[in-house]
Amino acid sequence: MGTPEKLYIPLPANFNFSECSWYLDMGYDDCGQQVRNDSVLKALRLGGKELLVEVVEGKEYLEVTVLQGQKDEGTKKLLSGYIREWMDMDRDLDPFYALLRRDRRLAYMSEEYKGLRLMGIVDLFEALAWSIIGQQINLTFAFMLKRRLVEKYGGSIIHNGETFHLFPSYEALAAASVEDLRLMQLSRSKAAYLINLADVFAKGELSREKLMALPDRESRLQALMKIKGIGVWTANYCLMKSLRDPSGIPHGDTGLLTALAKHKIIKERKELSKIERFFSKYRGWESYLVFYFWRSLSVKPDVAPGQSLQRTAAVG
DNA sequence: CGCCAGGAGTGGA
DNA sequence: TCCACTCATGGC
Repeated sequence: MGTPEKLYIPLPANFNFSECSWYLDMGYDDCGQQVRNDSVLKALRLGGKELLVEVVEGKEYLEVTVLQGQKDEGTKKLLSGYIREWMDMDRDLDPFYALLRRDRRLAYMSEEYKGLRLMGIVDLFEALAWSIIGQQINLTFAFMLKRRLVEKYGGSIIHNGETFHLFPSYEALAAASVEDLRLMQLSRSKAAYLINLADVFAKGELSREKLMALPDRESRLQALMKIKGIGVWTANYCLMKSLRDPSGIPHGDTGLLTALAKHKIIKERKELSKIERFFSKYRGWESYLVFYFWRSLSVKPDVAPGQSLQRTAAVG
């Protein structure tokens, strides 16, 4: 009926919505959210209820509109928390930028990527499942696999004739068989990893709360790596993206290694001690630095008036 | 055709 | 502890 009520989240210093949107739409076919010119649409699950929200950048606030789903005060409060966590809005980036400026090779990042926040994956099961899907394959293929999985096992919300998907619940995936997932071109081992992971969640053996209750990062990593299919890379990736451990480094990440080489921090991809020494200068900001390194690998199309459009990959 | 992608498990030395 | 091998398939 009337105009939908909005939720207003104050913009912190060093928050750049279009930089953040870069990560949400890197040019791949990501069914996790829909990025438009000035807004991002996402279907999500909050306290067991499904919502479709639209996020727009205002002058002083991030404006969040519930397009579908409950709009009561309780939901809105949860939603505000969700958005702030998703976009990491409660962090002061000044100390990070001060560290970046100390290194001639990285100082440019504090200007060029100013306001870029570490876009997270709020749901731990989704973060783990997605990172298993993405192991050792190119992102185009990874997003395609995710879409197939989401379209078959995930929920969906239809709005104005468009379908918005939700990542499958662990209950739904726990009920799948390896053969089912093989049909989607997941490898046999990944299919088994995913189903087992879903089962572990369904049995209540693993949850965000249980992990956070552990005393430190090392014990959380060990708990994650006991699960088949979760190695050093995946465990740290999820610490970084879902648990928001500021020191999670997805060791072995091919993009990270490429970026380290490009910035002449390493010459070869296996100089582990050199990498360790380098990151030791960024205690407490390791995961942000990784994220900014990933950012450095893609050249965002420059839409400034009068300038030609540049894309990351050559076309044709 | 060969090599690399946001790796991880397994088995042998 | 440290390789070499295997898995899946798209992109280049």
